[in-house]
Amino acid sequence: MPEGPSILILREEVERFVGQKVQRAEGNARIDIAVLQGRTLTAVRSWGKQLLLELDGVTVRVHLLLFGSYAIDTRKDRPPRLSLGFASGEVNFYNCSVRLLEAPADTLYDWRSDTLSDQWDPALTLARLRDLPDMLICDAILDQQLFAGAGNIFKNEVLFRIRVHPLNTLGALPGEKLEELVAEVRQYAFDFLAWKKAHVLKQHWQAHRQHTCPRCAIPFSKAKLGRNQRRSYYCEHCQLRYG
DNA sequence: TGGTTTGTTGCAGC
DNA sequence: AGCTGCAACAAACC
Repeated sequence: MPEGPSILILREEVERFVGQKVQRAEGNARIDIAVLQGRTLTAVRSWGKQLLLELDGVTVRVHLLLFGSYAIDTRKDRPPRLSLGFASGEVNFYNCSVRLLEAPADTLYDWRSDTLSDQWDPALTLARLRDLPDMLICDAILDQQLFAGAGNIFKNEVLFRIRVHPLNTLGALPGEKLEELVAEVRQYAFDFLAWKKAHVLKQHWQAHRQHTCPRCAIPFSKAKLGRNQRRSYYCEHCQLRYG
């Protein structure tokens, strides 16, 4: 499920419960779930891959990680991590990380680095990238402090779009390539969102999980690269190395 | 069929 | 003390 645009879709679906009271709260999350009972859902926000449910001053953070899922007005055949029942329906979360924020969300999250936020700040992101010359570009795209909401699909698709090899360091890239990177992550976030809503995301993958380069038709390279050894799909011919 | 994976945390070991 | 690397989580998909 869980790159940023998928979480934005989830947020839009849960927003229909805003203004309603939690009539029933249960689940196996390791938080004090009883605290949520009777509170009104005042806002649903998101930062990157995190969903934030604001309930009368208490904020629940839901992160679907790699395997998490949810169901609205239906249930899955397993116990929910968190289930919230409202007058008009219910939302159920499974196999996810659930925590209560220790401080107001505005003090914990920098909305300027959320790739889907109205407050997205490309100039700030560019400045941050310039301060990290030794970081691999394949790691930079996955870094949530830089590009909140970007994930492995973003990484593969954006690097293919801007024709940059994943093993370049940020410092090796020409200035205009860094600018292109920032612009294309933002652009792909909205492409992803639109395609996901239309249920056509996968058919638009040009690199991720692909076997052949659509530009030059040679086989893609497939390797686990970078700090987290995440899978990369890339074209050794079309995606350039600098420096 | 079974290996892989849209991700992150926490902790052991150094 | 601060780092690194790996287990854990746990299920749909190809």
